[in-house]
Amino acid sequence: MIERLDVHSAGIPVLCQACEARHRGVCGALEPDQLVALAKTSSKHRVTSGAELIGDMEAVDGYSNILSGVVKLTKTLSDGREQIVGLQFAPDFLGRPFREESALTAQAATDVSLCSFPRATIEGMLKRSPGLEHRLLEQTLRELDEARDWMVTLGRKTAGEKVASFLMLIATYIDPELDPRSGSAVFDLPLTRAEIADFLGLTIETVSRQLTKLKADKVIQIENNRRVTVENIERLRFRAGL
Amino acid sequence: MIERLDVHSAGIPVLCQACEARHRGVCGALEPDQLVALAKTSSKHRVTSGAELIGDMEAVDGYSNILSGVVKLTKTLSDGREQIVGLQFAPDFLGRPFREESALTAQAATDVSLCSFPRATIEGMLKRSPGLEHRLLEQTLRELDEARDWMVTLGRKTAGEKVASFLMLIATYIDPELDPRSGSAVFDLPLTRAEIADFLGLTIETVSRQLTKLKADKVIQIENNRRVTVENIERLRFRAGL
DNA sequence: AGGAGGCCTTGATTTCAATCAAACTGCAGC
DNA sequence: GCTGCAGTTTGATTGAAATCAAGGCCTCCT
Repeated sequence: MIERLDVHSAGIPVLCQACEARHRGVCGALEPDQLVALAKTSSKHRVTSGAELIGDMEAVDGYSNILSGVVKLTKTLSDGREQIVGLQFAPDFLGRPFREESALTAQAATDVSLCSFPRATIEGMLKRSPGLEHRLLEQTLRELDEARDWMVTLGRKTAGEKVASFLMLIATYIDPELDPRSGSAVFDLPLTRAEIADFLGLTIETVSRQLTKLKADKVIQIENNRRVTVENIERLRFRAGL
Repeated sequence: MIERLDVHSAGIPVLCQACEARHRGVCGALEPDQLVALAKTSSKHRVTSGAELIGDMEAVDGYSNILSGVVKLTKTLSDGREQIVGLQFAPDFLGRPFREESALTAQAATDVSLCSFPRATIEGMLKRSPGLEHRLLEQTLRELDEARDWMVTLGRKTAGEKVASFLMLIATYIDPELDPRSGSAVFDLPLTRAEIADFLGLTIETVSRQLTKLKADKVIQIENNRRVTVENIERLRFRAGL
């Protein structure tokens, strides 16, 4: 594809030109001059799987856009029990505005690339640019909807339904066009069994057994522990408790 | 109490003068002239416990502020399993902006009084008044934090910890000043055992047994099935899994 | 006050997932 | 190619909460 200098890219920082966050992410709400100001203080970087992005160590300061990869948000009870309370994908915005200490930890579940901004820059722009706040509200409402769906899964579904629901979630994230009532899907699991267990409120062993059962029932195939093939997504949807 | 006409109430609709939503709720973001415009199309009403506010029946159209009482947000699986995914109290804003069908049902858990607005009025004001959208973002972020805390409870706590956590939630709602590390509390449960069960992902019987155990262990007292007395909140907090 | 019905509690039994315990697989490094 | 380890699977057993089943207690209504 050839880069064109037309009205859409005029005055837009090079850093942002090919950035997905400018289209579907929060940066799409900014005017070119704001984008220039933001780009001055922002920096792209990559972190490897397992890195802690928000939490006690504060590896990444301020806020970020996720450019690629998967970030897991976890909460830990004092005795070590852990629950994943959210998964974020590109081009989600990462960080909790208007609050000092985040009560959760954000960790890279896969290798992740980020575009990070200082706290003050974003907070200043939020005050001046209502469009930015609107995008943030849209993302937050979406996350709330997702969290509530997850509460149903955690509170009321069986282990088998939970695992099937998780696979549905990943499948529809990988291919948002996917019709959950027909068709097929192939994807790599972005989480280990232990992480899936922490996401679903189960143990590793139970996750493994339920995956084995889905395999035995020919609902899915698994290669190399990671690559999942769903022949008929409707059957998987059924196993997820509709 | 005597109504005074001072600088704070000048030009403010009578309907809104004593309204809590004007202080802590979303209406606090509006200028007097906007309040007047909003008051023209808004209406106060009371609904009794059990009434459906949002859902298939759409008893209340558009958006509302909760003036008093408790509203429960529930999701139902196709086979009837139910999960409460949120509780809302005064002066919360009720309704999901920017989306046609709400994937959930809102029901009055107690008798509730509301101030309702037509959909178009609020959506118009959201476009024109960034302050309003900011308040809504603040509420949504708070709800998201609460939902994530709840996910930990649903996914990783035992039945006993869940019930204790629920009591802590109600106690700290009733008295926001309450220090969760000391002191005592008395309150009426706003939910039946069946509703508590749907909130915690448990059965009625398990909720009852855990309450009985907390009583037997002298952590709480219960009168008339509804009134709960917590002598030492720290002991309850401990039972909630910290 | 009496009765009816909806909530709530308590007890007995079953079941699903957790726990305990090995063994297996695939991959990274030597 | 071997080695070692982290991650995964599989099997046996236990245990916490669900289910099944009565029975008791408020509250409201007449």
